Amino acid sequence: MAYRRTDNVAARLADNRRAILNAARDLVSEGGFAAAQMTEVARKAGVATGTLYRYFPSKEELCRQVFREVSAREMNVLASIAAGKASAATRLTEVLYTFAGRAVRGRRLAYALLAEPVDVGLAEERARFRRMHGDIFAGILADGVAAGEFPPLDVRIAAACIAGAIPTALIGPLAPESHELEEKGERVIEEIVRFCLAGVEGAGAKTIGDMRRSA
Amino acid sequence: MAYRRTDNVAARLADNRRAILNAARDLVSEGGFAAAQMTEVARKAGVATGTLYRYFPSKEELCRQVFREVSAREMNVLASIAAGKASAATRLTEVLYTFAGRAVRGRRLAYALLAEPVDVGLAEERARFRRMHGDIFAGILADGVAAGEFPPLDVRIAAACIAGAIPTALIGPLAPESHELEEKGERVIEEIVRFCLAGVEGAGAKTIGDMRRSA
DNA sequence: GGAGGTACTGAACCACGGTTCAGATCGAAT
DNA sequence: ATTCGATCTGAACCGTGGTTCAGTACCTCC
Repeated sequence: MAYRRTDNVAARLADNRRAILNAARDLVSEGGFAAAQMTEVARKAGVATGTLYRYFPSKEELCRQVFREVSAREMNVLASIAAGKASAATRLTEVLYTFAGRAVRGRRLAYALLAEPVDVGLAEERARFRRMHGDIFAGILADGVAAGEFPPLDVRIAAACIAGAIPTALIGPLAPESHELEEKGERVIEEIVRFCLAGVEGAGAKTIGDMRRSA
Repeated sequence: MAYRRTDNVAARLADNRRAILNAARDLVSEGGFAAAQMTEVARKAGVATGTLYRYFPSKEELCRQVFREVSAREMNVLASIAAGKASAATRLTEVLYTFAGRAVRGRRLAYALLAEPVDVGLAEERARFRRMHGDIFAGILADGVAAGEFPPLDVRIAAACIAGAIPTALIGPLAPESHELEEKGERVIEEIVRFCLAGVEGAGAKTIGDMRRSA
């Protein structure tokens, strides 16, 4: 009488779900989220349009899921560096190089995650992503301050500055068409990292506010 | 026989154009570009929907125009500081404080210009806006390097870092609902400026790339 | 004042792309 | 083999909001 969900079927369902997510992910990493239209995703996943809605309640939810999976991979890479036991300065340097380097090597995907115009739902997801970057940076900074490696500073704000500086400085070069980075990529990355490290380490002077107030 | 466009009429046309732009601008500074729907703009400007299309070929063009006008005002403020004859360090400090300060005081508008999710057309305009910021920062930095006030650095990249760090660090607080900044605004701004100045001034060490290569 | 052109109106139109759903298909249980 | 629910299909549907355009009012000039 009743109907039991066989392992076989369960597996096929899982496969479908994966196929859909993979199709969406592939489209995104080729043409950004703009290219992830439901019809296209379905075609590429080898299912009918309607089927998508048996696995995801809406396009927004599907895209969010893709965003989370892709960004989680990035975050894990950074998090494992951050969790290492090298000095804070070393870990920070490593994290910055890795962040920037991966963005450059995966231009298209990085553009989709960081800069492509997206609708509010994804913008929310992107904000979360940025916040996670901030958390990682802030963690390292806090270690460094505690260990006396860095001068005292507001780690949350400094972390946010870093999280903003890197993508923006890469964006021109990050744009989907630009091949600029293939040549001077390393050069650019080094300069960006340099700026961020200096921003952290040169926190000594309390003179700025004063300088200004007396201006 | 022929028809001549009287001064009277010309004035009325100009008035209409202004009324439309003003209506759009007001809507944007209240609810972001999302709130600038053609029907609303027309209503607020006191004209019919169709009339909008006698003055602007499309919504995109209208919005771009609004964006340009609003951002031009900001740019002028910064540009006039940058053109001053104080030391580069002073001018940079002034510009950063002004940029961040104005963003904080005009939260909603700043959000629309810098962070609100928008479609590709406006994103393009926003990129231009960022680039102009970069140009201003870069100009000051170049002066400073030439004068020996700052260590040698790639001014374009450093400028891009600054242009990215400020908005991102303000964004959480900049979000339309957040009132966080009303209290700690000054505090946050000082820390951001500090970070950027340090990033510029602490450019001495050529050690970073080396440190990494030997890691 | 009327001829000939310009400007304005706003309801109807339309494109786009996400979403639905009645019917076909498939798998499990008997 | 048959039943029955779960799953899949894809063409049709629909909401949104920008855009159009036939009709009207308005100017200018003679």
